Amino acid sequence: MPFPQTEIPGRLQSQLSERGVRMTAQRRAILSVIETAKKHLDASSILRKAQKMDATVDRSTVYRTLELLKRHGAIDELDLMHMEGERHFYERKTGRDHLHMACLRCGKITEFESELFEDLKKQLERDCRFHILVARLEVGGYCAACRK
Amino acid sequence: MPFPQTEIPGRLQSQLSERGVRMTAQRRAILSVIETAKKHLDASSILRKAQKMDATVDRSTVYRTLELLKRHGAIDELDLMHMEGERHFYERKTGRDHLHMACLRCGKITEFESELFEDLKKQLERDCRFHILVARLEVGGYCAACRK
DNA sequence: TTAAGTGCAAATATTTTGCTGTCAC
DNA sequence: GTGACAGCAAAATATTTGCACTTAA
Repeated sequence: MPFPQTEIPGRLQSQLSERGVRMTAQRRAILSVIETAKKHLDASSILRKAQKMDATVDRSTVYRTLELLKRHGAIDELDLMHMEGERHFYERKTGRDHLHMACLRCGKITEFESELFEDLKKQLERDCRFHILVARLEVGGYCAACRK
Repeated sequence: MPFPQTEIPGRLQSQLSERGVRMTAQRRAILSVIETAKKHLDASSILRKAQKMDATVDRSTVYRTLELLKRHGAIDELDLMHMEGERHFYERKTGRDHLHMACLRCGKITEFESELFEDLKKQLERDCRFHILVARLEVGGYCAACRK
């Protein structure tokens, strides 16, 4: 394994700086929140956490920064089956795509990497001649603990 | 092949009636719009079309009916990669799941059925012991015509 | 220096809800 | 007859935008 699974702190920030993205105190706070997140966060949670590091961070800056990160392919946007409201959730894009399973009973989100998912994407690229930039697979149902 | 691919008009309505769902003029209009849709429709489009059949249909009735249909597993809700705004799109649930490819350049939505997709779902049921109720795979990128 | 980024406030978009009257069964 | 459903209006939620001020490079 050439790289550790754990994220090097500040990695996201330097990755963007190298891309010529201007760095501000507000962006640093937002990036740090996303990088150190233990679970999927929505815009409001990101705002709340970012404001603890820099009280001046505004909601619109969060949205504008999320947009920027999506454009640069640095984060993925999820819906998590719209289990509660219509908000979106965000996560740092890592090397390999994974799918999300959302338990409609207990609300638990489970991530899963699968070679079949990779094969399926390859099939689309090949058979449909579709150039994939983002792939989002979300599944809703009952997790192992909640099913009868 | 025991069933034709084309939908029998009113099928959705009788399917729900059999389930004991009360039928109203407004629901009939909404169901008919969904059943005869040529492309993916959002709540506002469904409202507009339904009102042409029954002018009394209200926006909230559309939302309440969509909720009902989702609960009964009669429709699927899609985001289509949020290409324009945050609205949701709806489609009649057919026998087999399919994935959606959204071209980020021309906006075209392509549907695709894949045995690999079915295999992947089976893998989740088996390896993760997750009971799947809905599976949504959406891909964003460039379609065959738009890629270089 | 200056183009890009920010906060603020207001606008927009989408969906949900409370209430009262109506209708399907 | 009665419980489920409807319209209406208002609220709730989520996101975007215009503008004048600020700041990174």
